Amino acid sequence: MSSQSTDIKAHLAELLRSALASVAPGTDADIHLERPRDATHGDFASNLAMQLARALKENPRKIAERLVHELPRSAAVLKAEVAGAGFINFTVAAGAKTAIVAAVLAQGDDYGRGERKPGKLQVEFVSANPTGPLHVGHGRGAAFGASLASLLAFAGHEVCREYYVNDAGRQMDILAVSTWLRYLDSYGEHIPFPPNAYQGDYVRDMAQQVREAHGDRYVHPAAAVLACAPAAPARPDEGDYSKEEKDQLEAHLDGLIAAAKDLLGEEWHYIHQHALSEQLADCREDLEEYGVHFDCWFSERSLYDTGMVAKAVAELEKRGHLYEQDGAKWFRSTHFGDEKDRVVQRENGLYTYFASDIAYHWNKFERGFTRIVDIWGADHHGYIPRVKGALKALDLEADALDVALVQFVSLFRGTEKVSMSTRAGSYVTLRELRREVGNDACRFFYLLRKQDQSLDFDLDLAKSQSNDNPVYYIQYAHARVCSVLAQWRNAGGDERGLKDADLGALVSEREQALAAKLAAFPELIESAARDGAPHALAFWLRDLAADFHAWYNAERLLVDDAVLKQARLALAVAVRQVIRNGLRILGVSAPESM
RNA sequence: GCCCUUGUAGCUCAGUGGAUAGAGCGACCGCCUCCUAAGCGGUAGGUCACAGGUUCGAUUCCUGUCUUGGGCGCCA
Repeated sequence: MSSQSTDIKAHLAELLRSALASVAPGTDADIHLERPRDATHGDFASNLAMQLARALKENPRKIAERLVHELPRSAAVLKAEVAGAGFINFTVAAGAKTAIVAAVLAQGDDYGRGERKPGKLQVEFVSANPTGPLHVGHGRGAAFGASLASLLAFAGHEVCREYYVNDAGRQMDILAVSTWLRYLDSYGEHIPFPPNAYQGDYVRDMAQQVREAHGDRYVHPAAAVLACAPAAPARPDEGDYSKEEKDQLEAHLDGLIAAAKDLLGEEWHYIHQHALSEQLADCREDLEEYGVHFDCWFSERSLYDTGMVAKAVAELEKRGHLYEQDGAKWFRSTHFGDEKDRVVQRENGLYTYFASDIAYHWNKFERGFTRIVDIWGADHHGYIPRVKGALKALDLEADALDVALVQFVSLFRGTEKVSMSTRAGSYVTLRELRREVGNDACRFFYLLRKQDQSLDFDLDLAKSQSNDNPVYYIQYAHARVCSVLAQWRNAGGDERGLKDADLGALVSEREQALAAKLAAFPELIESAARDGAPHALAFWLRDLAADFHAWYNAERLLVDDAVLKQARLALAVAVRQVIRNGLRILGVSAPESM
């Protein structure tokens, strides 16, 4: 295909550049061409004359007229006229517009794919603590992250999808001790279950598994366990605790963990590991079912095991960015724009989560990633300056790190807000949600809201209106094309012949508009990838489906006129292809029938 | 208090330094003897929170006020 016939936009820019050289030699300007919303403004519009008005000290309309006068002739341009305050509106020849259909058919699954871009990019997302089932908040991060990664890959980047497994911290200890307490309870060694331990039934399931596999091997008397831990507050289960009581609860839980480690010795690791691998496996299976795949599951613990955390702290110290106060080691992050300094090593000698995160990000650079996208919950936004600060302190390219914040999902059942607490186990899991509304509707629903805006997810609505979810509107367009093609094939039609269709037969306004829409797909991919905005693709696909449905209702595809039929089917197949390419990025299926 | 975020149609939300600001839902009126009506066409509905500023041009950028939500631990 000739680039002149399919890349109309670049062609027009060339024409304008040439005219500019005649009208104002030596003047430099960015040539912008946009697709006007209003069809009466032509197919493309340029504001070049307005941009030049200031430099040339002349009326924009006058400049526009001279530019139009100097435009080289082109078969692709039907009309170039001055409008409004000084726009130059181009109307493109029909043939130049519909040529895109052949290009779509030729490129198939690759239509819209961007040119290979240099560098290695990592997208890290979900990274939920493996302490229980994923919930609807994680579902949003997963839908956004997976779509963003696919979008970036389709736009031409080399992308690695990574899940950071927080297998080293206190939360994991709490999960392990929760499991152990349930296990002890099943042997009659009853210890009041702390309200700040993990409450979910899956903890009992794991306890049962341990029991089945190893019997009473890990049993210790309840009295011995409690003897090691500071007492819990007097009222174990009654609503709002005061600050002091909360502190008391945490101290009690830490005491139980210490007791477990002490009494179990090496066997503590078995409980810990069992809980970890169970939850991680569950999480992985959940995400795979959801269509969310990771290339790398990176262990936080490995950063400790390889000495990377100690090395990172030592390096910061060597560079003079640490100081000691109150027995702890502090990173002077205020030197790098943070609002206060941060502890990297506590008074008790343990590293903070921040310390391992510094090591983790250092490691990302060591692995050769030239751009790193972290997708975090919005509550971590205050965390960005300190991580970037640490990177700067280590002389790493802090600007190579982009953090995309995913805002909270508030769950509603009707007008009633569903309270969510991970530890209390009172939350709706991603699995339940997927089962209720389906994977496709679920993933698409999440993408209908920009990720940095909070989202109200009404379960009743999602369920009752699942058939009204816009995803079906798009899938329906796809299925409709498939259905027509099936009938045509039954009548002896052959899809392979469509690439030779005479596209000149596509003369109606709707057909021209559809072709123009298809031509804009690569630009949309490019801009959505640049902006990190998969939702833009979701909205665009809905628009494309709308254009298709309108056309489908206005014109019959399987007409008697063989030439026209071929051309229309070719256009329909091109639409189907673009819908397919778009939905694949969003992780949504493109069904042949509905 | 400081930092971030939000305000656009009755509701839920897109969008843009440019021309007459859009969609879905809801409301109302129409369209299947015809390729899938999970669809289409039409009507009604707006001071783009408010006030200044920058600009040829501001709903978009800047400042202030009001407003929505979040964050400010030797938690992770």
